Amino acid sequence: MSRRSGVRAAAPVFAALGDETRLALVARLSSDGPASISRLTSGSAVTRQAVTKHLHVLAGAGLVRDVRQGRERIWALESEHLEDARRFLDRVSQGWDDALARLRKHVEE
Amino acid sequence: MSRRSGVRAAAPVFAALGDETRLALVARLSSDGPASISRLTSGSAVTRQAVTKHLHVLAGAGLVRDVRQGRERIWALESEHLEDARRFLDRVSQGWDDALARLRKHVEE
DNA sequence: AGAAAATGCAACCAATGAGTTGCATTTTAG
DNA sequence: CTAAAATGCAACTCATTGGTTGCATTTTCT
Repeated sequence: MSRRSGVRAAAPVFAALGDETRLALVARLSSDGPASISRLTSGSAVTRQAVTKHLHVLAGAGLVRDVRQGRERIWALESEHLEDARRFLDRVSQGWDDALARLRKHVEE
Repeated sequence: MSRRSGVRAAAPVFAALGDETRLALVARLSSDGPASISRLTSGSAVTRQAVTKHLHVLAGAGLVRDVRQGRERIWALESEHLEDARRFLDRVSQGWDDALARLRKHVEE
């Protein structure tokens, strides 16, 4: 397994987070906890259907989960894949620091 | 300033990272250090022009920087905005943990 | 000077994405 | 039972995006 493993896997997660509306939904779910579609729609600038679509995109990336509850559907954050994204960013930051260190050492010689 | 500040700002960064090709470019720049366009193209499945476009997208999100050097243009990672993304993920993870704790406490009562 | 290397610029294309509106279906509250 | 609430489904529009090809420009090397 190459050191670049996981790069491909992280892309969909970032793509899902790369939209203001979705990012706002994630932020809201994380701070306020699970909520229904209509609840999430009130407070979002867009339509209920737009919110629904965004939630499905987030679900596709494994970032949220939904449970049917009576006539409403409750959506909640799923933190697993968020960790994947964090790990990627950590690796990149670390790799970059190392690269700078190598560069510095190379210049000093 | 609201606790949700920065949400809007982080979206473009995530969007820039939300593509396999770009993610691979970022990973490569972080592990191997600065490189020219043609160097980055060799190893990427796509065309030089595609790579160029992706680099400009990354630059638009403040993730890379470019310097002209003779007849080639050298691209390098810019770590500042990566930190913004990390902070967002940290905040969301933390918020979610808190939400779960509140939920647990609420159930126990 | 002249060829090869590394980029830049522009037009074009197919696919995807974000958002909407309209109508049907399922639950719940009186 | 019936109206209102919450959601599901589908079609449609418009803009963006990832990618390509073709040709012009700038630098380097011999």
